[in-house]
Amino acid sequence: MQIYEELVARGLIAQVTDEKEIKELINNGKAVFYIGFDPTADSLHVGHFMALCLMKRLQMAGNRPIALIGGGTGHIGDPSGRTDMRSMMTAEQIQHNCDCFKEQMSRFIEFGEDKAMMVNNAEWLLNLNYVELLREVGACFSVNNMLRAECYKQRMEKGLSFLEFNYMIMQSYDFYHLYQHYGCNMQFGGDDQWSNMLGGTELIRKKLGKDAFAMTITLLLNSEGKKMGKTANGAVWLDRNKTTPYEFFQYWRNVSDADVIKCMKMLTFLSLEEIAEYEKLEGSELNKAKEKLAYELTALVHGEEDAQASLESARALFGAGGNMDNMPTTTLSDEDFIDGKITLSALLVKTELCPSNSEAKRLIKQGGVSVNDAKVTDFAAAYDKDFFKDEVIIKKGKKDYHKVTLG
RNA sequence: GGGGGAAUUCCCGAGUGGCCAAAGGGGGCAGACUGUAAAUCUGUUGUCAGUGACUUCGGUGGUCCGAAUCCACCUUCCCCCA
Repeated sequence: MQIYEELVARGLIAQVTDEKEIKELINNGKAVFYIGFDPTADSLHVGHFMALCLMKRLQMAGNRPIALIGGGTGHIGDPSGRTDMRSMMTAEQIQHNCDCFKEQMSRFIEFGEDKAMMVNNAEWLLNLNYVELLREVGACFSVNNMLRAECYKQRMEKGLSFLEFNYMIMQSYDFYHLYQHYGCNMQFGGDDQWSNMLGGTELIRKKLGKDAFAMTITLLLNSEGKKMGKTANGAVWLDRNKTTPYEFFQYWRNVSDADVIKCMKMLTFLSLEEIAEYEKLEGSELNKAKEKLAYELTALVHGEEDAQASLESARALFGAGGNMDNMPTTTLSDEDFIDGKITLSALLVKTELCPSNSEAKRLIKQGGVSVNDAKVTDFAAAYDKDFFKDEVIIKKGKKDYHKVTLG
């Protein structure tokens, strides 16, 4: 099976401009392709991860990837898939985020001579001259067409600033620039980028009379049609300081039945044959697939060691035996004790299991807290120092465990 | 530039002088059931020394015994006309 067929089988391809040409190019390792990453935060998330995996897959098939960091486009803000305007970032923020991206990416993709390239569109976008650009590029765009583009349509109701309206032009210019300077003949991106990407192929055709291609990656949606990689607290980050390896592992361990196989296909490097085996599982057996998925992804992002540790912690908490060392831990000091005691609600706040005393109280009343495996419903419960001589395990709900020790 | 409208708690959205910490929905959290899944049902969802007090309804000032609600100014956004 060749790379293009594999991508199709994994369900990664959403739309292509010219299937025959693209298949030909990437199956023969003749593509120089780019994927853009706008520095909207100081860490990459799961959506980026998918794109990075795709880069890697194509690189293994002999194609040359270019990772484009949007140091320039970040100044504008992509309106695609948004109903409101992005808040503007300062130049310092953008620079900081770019640096973070750069570091994270180099852990996944090998950059260097004859390998992958990394470029930043700030290099060419920030110094553009407005009037020159209008004459050179602006003339190639039809406002009528742009307004018909899906990414702007959604915004016609809520309002779209001229700044954001120009995003498509900037992204198109990127492609045009990369085509001329690096022979980049293909662009990949999330499916929400489709119209922006077409803008680029169109521009290249109009300015240079050449064909360039675009292909979008299926957005990773769960069975309810929502974007995956998001939690109530925000995105699932690749940065271990923002999402710990254990949390990362748990996110994937908890995907719903309907989504496991899809995630395996789209996100892991497990062979399709192996995945087919997991696909046969049913009912509670699917937990094996979930465990595998979580392990594989954690290993890819954080390394085998963290993956193993997360796996063991999970087994320790939810099953029997195993290793408890990886549990989040809080160490108490003398100040935490008032009159030699600490209340359970204070403890819950201290461990950050609850944001406030009130919430801690509610939680306790509702029977959501266990201390050393015994449910506690008295919110006035207090413990003295001796109690913590051995490690104390606090459990919030079904899945949140926290270890407390003395300093 | 002219005219009209809007800003409410995590989100949407009701509330137009006291009965408002503020309806309803979504989401979140917890309980039951389970397989660390989904669905379903129940409870809960501003803070705190908790039968009470305090802070909150875009911002600042004002009227009033009392303001999310009335007035003035400001900020932001939307719509119509140019």
